[in-house]
Amino acid sequence: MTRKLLVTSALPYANGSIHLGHLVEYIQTDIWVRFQKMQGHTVHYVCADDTHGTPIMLRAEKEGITPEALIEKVHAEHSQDFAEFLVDFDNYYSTNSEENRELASNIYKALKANGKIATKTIEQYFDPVKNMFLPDRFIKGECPKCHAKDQYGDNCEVCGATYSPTDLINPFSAVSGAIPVRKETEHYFFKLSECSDFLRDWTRSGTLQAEAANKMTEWLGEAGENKLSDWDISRDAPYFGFEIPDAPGKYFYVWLDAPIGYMASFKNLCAKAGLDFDEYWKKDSTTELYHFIGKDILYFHALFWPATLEYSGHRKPTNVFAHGFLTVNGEKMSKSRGTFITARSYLDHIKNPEYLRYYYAAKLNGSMEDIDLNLEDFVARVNSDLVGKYINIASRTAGFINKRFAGKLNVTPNNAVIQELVSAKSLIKNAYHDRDFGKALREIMRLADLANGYVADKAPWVMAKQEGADQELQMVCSQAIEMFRLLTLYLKPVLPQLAKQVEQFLNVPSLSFADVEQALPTQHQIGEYAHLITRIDPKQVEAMTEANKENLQSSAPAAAVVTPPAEEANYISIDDFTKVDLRIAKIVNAEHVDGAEKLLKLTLDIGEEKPRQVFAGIKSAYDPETLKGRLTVMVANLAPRKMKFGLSEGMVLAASDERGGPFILSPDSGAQPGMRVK
RNA sequence: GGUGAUGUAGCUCAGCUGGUUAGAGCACAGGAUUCAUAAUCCUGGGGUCGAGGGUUCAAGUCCCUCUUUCACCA
Repeated sequence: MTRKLLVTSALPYANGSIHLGHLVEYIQTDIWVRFQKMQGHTVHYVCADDTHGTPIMLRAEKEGITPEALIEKVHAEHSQDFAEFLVDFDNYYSTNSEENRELASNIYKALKANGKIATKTIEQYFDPVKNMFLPDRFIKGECPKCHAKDQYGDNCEVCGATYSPTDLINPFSAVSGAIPVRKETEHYFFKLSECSDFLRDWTRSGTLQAEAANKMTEWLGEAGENKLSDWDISRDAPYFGFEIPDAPGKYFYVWLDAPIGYMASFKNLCAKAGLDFDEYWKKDSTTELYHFIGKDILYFHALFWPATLEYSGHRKPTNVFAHGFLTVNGEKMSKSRGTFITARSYLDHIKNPEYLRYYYAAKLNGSMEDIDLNLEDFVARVNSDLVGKYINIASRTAGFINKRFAGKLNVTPNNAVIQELVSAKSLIKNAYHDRDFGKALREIMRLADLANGYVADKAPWVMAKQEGADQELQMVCSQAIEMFRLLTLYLKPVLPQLAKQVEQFLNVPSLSFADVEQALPTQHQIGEYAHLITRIDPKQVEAMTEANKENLQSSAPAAAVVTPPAEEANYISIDDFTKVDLRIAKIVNAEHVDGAEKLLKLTLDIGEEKPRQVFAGIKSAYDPETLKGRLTVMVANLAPRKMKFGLSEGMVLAASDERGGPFILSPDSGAQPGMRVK
C-alpha cells in the first residue's frame, strides 16, 4: 500500500537570513522526506516564507521599499539558500498569497460559524506619532529591576528579568521615540478556552513525542481544570497582513495565517501538479500530515493549530515533531564569537553542504534536546567518517577494477560482510523512520568499518602482484564495490548529491531501499573512479568564524538594522594575506615519480642555498621536459609534508575547475627566482 | 520563582522495561600495512556514569535533596 504523506517545515520569517540554526530543521525534514520517498511512498514536502506582521512592515519602511518588495527579495534569498543545502521542497511559497488569503478567510468564517470567535476590548500601548499600536518588542525603556537602559518591553537582556511593558521605567516607542500612551481597541479572539477537552483528547490520541505531551499537560492543566485563555487573533491597522473579512481596519495576527500557509503552499502545488487538495485536508482524510518544528513554537502547533483545524472542519496533524535548538561549541550562537553563522557564510567558506547535513544527522535523535555543533568535532568527524571510512572503500578498490578488469565487476553474493550490510536494512530504516538519524549513521559507519576490515584482511594489493590471482583480486574488489553501493544507498537521504555522483560512477539507476537485495550483477560495468570528496581544512572553519566576527564589527555602529552585503563575509585582512609567503620559483628540474599517478617531482630554485623539493599534482597536464627552466609561483612557507614518495617542501600554484586544468602560473618577464609575490 | 528537560572517558555521543569486570567514534600511544588525494587494519591507556543520601540480592538505569546547562510559564 502506498502511503500519502504531506510534510512541512516551519515557515522562516521573511525578516532575515537563514542561519545554521534554521538549517537543523530543514535538513532534518529533508532527510526524513527523502527517506520516505526512497521507500516508494508518495510524499509532498512544502514550505513557505512567513511574510506578515509589524517587524516586516517596519523593516520595509526603514529600507524605503514596500513590504511586498522586501518579502520578494527575501524569498529569492531563502530559496537559493535552501536549494544549495539540497533541501528539496516540492513547493516553496509565501504566506502573502491569494491562496492563503482565501484559506485564512474561509477558516475564520468557519470558526465564526462554529461560535468560536469573540470580540473583546483591550487596552494596548499606542504610538501617538506613528499612529499605531505597538507590540511589546517595540517598546523600550529602563529595566524596573536592574535599571539597565534601553531594554525591550518583554524582558531585560542585562539581568534576564521578564515583565510587561507597563513595568518599564520611562518607556518609549522604538519606532518613533515618542512616549507610548494606553489606548483601548477592540480585538478578535479565538475561543481556545472552549477547546481544552478536544485538545486533551487529541494529545492522548496522537503520538506526540513524550516531552511534547508533557508540555501539553502543563499547558492544559489536569482534567477538569482549564488553564487555556482565548487567543488574540487580530491586530489593528497599519499592519502588513490580511484584513479580516467583516472587520475593516482589523488584520489577522501573523500567527493565525502562518500555519495556514502550509495549506496555501500545498494548494498552490496542487494547481501545478494536479493533486487533490481536499484529499489531504478534509476532516476524515486518510493521508498523513507531519509538521517539523522547533520546540519554541510547539505552543502554536500543538494548541492553536489543531484547534483551528478541528473547529474549521479540517483534519488534524498526524504528528508534530519538535526538535531542539542549535548551540555552537556548546554555547548559544554568538555574533561576538563568530558563531552566528548564516547559510551563505557557510557555503562561502566550507562550500560543501553535505558535510553539515552529515554532521547534523549524526547528532539528531528525534527528541527535543538541543544539539551542539562543535566545530572541531565537525571537522574530525566529517573527515574521518566520510572521507576516511566511507569514500575510501571505493577509492582503494575501484582502481584495480578499472585498470585490471576494464571496469567489469564480479560480485558473488555469499559474503559475510555483504550479508550483514543487507540485513542491517531494517534497523537503519527504523532509525530513519524514528528520526533517530544518529543511530542510523552509527550503524552505517560500523558497517563501513567492516568493509574496510574486509579489504585489509583480503589485501588485494598483494593479489595484484601475484601471478594467477586475478580472479580473486577482481572478486574482492567487486565485493568492496558492492559494499560501497549499499553504504551509499543507506547514506543517500543524508548525502543526496554525493549519492547521485556515486550512482553515475557505479552506472546504476537512482538507488532506493528496494535495491538493497539487488546486488550489482556479474560483469556489470562501472565508470572511472574520480575522487568524490575532499577533507575539510580546519582553516576553512577558522576563516568562517573570523569572517563572522569581522562582519559584526563592521556592522556594529548600524546596530543590527542594516544587514551588510553577503560578500563582505568573504573578506580577509591584508595581514591574513601576507601570512602566505609567495615566491617566484625557477623549475630547475622536473621528473616523473615512479608509482605516482598524478604527481611530478619538481626541484625549485627560490634563491635559497638549497633548492626545494615539491610534489605537484600536475602530471595530467604537463610533460616534465617542458617545465624545466620555467618560472612559476610557489607557496614557500607551507608546512613541509611527508608524502609516500618523499618530503614536499611547498606547493606550486595552479588553476583548475570543471573546464580544465591544472594550469600553473607564470610571472611576467623580468621576475627573478626568490622574489616575493605580494 | 514554578514546570519540563539535561549533566556518562580529552571531544562528540550510545546505553531498551534496574542484572555479569560501563560502551562506540574521534583524539592519544604502540604495532602492522602501502591499495587508497595519509586513508586502512590490530592492540592498548583513559571514566568514583554532576554531588550527596535512600530503595533493592543488584542502580548510569528507580526515589529524595542539592547542583550544571537549556527551554517554557508567571
